Amino acid sequence: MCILGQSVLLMHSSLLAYASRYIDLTQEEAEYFVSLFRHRKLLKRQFLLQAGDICRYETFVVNGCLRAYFVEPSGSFHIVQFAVEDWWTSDLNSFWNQTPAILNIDALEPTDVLQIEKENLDRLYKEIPKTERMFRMMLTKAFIAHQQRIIDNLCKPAMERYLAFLEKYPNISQRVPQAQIASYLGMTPEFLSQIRRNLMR
Amino acid sequence: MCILGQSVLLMHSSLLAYASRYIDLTQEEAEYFVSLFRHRKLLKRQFLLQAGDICRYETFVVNGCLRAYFVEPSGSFHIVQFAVEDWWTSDLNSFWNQTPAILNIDALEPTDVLQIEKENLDRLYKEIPKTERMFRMMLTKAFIAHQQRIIDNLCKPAMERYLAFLEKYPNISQRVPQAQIASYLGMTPEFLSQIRRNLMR
DNA sequence: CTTTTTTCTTAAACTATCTTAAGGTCTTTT
DNA sequence: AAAAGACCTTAAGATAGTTTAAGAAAAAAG
Repeated sequence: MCILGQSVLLMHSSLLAYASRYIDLTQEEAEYFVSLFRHRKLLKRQFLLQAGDICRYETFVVNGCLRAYFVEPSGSFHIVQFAVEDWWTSDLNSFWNQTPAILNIDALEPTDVLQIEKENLDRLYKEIPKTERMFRMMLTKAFIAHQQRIIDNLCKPAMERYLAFLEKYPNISQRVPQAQIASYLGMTPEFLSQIRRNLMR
Repeated sequence: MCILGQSVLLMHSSLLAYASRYIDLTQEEAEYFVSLFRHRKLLKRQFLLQAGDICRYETFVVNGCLRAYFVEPSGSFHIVQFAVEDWWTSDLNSFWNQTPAILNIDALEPTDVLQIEKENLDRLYKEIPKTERMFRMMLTKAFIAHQQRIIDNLCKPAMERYLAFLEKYPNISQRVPQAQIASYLGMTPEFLSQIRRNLMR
């Protein structure tokens, strides 16, 4: 039925497996839930969102790896988030207010995602109120993680931030080039390289 | 009826005014809503939460000013959030999982707050589902603000972070000692002082 | 298998920020 | 009014992190 990559059915089941961590859905609810998402396949380096555009979707990553990053006027850029399997990503501000995005999101690997539009998300909240609970819970977790990151950036020196990253995202640190990790951690790739050398002794 | 400070009735009305930005409540719902909160008065320097304790409440600030901060083993500390009128604060991770808090929260000025326990908040979501929408929206906004702060910390030098802070929180910057602001911005008070001198020219 | 491109490392000079230590101002307490 | 405590400023020396530039290694493309 489907030779290259996963079938859409399999994608839906990973989204439902994810949802089941937070809420219980009946067969019927589950079908409605996934029906509101559309599947999209991204090649390496393909954009999911470009700064200036309006972010129309909340995106669930089925497999692969995305990065969300911010480009400064000077041209230098900073990675705000990596998103691998079972993560959500978007420019939440842009999605929420339907205003131009400040983040770019593109694929570091070939990636499958499921996307839901704002109108459909609002519809979903209305039809199946407990889904709103799920999103509130997800957001709570994301908020806590962001807060921890702020604390780490404030008080940990570069080496400790790197070690914390390795521990927290072992899955990501092996798939993503070091320069990207350096950008996420707020340091230059050269300095990260030095840190790694020092760690080897 | 109440000579010193505001009456509890007035406090409730500022909470309801806040809620009305997000959702419409009937008279009856509004009464139930505020009935789940308890009022608390804090003296300057009094603790609302100490690291190690479990954060039992989500806290709404009616007036005054709180700070949430993280203390490192070395003894140095970092301010994670200021909370003035109409802000919410807590150690969300501790509140959510009912695990020991890592944040301290205390008052920089005499402060009035309204607090809701986790069980009551869950009850509230159940009784008046649209309140869950309100908290989801609040959380979304807070998440966006945190993300912006991460971006700023990653890419802006100290002076620009200070200027951005002044612009974003004019209300806070005039009430709070500079050393506290320096801590929030992730720099030493001495360095902030230098920045301010340079700005005067 | 060779070439090209991307990624990683090294090192020296440079810059932003921190540390320490001292003195000054303002506010609160006695 | 004097003393004490909190807060702010200044400046010199120390450190963490950046910049630049070059070469090595690895991965992708032909």
